[in-house]
Amino acid sequence: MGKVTIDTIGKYDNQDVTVCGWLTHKRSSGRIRFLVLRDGTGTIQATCIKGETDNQVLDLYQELTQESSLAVTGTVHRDKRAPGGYEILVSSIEVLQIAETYPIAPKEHGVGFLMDHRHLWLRSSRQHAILRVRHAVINAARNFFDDQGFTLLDAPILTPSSCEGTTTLFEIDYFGDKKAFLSQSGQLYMEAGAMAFGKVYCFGPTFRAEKSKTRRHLTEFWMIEPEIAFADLETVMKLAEGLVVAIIEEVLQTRKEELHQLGRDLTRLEQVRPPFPVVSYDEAVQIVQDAGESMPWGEDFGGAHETIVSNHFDKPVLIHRYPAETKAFYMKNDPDRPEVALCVDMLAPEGYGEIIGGGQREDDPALLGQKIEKAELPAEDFAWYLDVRRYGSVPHAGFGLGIERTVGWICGLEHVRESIPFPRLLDRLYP
RNA sequence: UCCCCAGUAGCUCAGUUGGCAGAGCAGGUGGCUGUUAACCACCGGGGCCGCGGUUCGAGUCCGUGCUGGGGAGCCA
Repeated sequence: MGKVTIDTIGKYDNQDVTVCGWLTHKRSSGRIRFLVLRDGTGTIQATCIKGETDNQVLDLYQELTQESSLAVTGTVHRDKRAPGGYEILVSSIEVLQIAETYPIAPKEHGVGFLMDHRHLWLRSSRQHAILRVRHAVINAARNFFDDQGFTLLDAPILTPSSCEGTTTLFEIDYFGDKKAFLSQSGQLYMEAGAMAFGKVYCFGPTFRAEKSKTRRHLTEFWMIEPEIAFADLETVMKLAEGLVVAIIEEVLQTRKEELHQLGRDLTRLEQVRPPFPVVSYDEAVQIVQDAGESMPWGEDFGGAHETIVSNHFDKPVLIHRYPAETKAFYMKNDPDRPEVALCVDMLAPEGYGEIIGGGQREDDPALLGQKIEKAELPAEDFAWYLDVRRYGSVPHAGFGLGIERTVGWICGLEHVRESIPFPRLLDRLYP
């Protein structure tokens, strides 16, 4: 039998196999020695016994350091005493490299130290579990759209101007005479795409140069943004609910072990079934005020306010029709109540904040032109965006889901920085 | 940008009213007949983030700068 991965080890009971991996730690007692091996699919203990195992192997045990890379060959043996139920009785070890003293010891470390060693921290079981959940979240989201006839239409990352005109952007030099900006949303491009393909989505990184120092912010994060032609606010509210339900189902189905390892309370996630509560901005303000907070109508919710509203429900909550003043220029106003926009945010439970923001877009070219002017955006940069309304404009709507906040919520993380392999934060660009 | 907290060994921290710097983990050595972040014993290792003060004497007090963490605003 040749090379096998640890996740499949149960299929090879009493057979000889080779496992390639890294030494997470070792321990010994009298005549027995254990090597705990990790290969990315799991961990297993490799056992050496004095008098039974080759002396060369026993000598080698002494030299092996944490994270040394090895190919261990031996017989798979079912044993109740072994974590995971199986161990390998070692017959030979091929050392690829004896690792230098590994900085991350099997003990508690501070966040700053771990972030400086993010490239190594990824090897720990906790980070492994989180990033496996992240994969499942992304996979579920893509499948959700693919299965419903959406076309993947990725948006550019280098853009000529602000997409929304609100947040601070990263500016870069573009061949000397021009400036480019890192995209803060693919949405405007998806609107053009929806007029070409009907239903589209993009999935990519977005960038915000805001100097935010909170557990909910990254300067680089990933969004999945669907956009649909001939659609209204109600349509995308249903779509947003369906997406989140599909993500939770997929994670509960394929990543239970990881969630368990993270100590996540699964009952909180199992509650996430449709229908989600839907409240208007007006009702949400009432909830905040009933909780004793002073919040005038017309303002956006602060972090504390969001938590009050989300704690009011045990599922994600959809809040629609915010005051138009607080929202981006491209939002369509409610024809019945022009002071509010046809928009929706979804707040995750347990205080994890806004994971989705979207709504129906302004489809009238004249009104959109006025809004661009009012927002003091450079008209020439938005000429193409107006074109989308000049040639067969239709009602359309969409939203964006923030991957890291979603992963943070599902995993029950303290901070979104653990929900992305290499987080970019204010004052943190390394590694 | 503002507010709060911290900066002592490779790592996590302790350090009394200012009085020759300490523990655990990691590393090294030895022991232990199956361990579960094994355990036990011993060993090496820092002069306390930088600068400037107060003092006979400063990790300990004061000022300032830098770095990190948390939060606000803004947002996904």
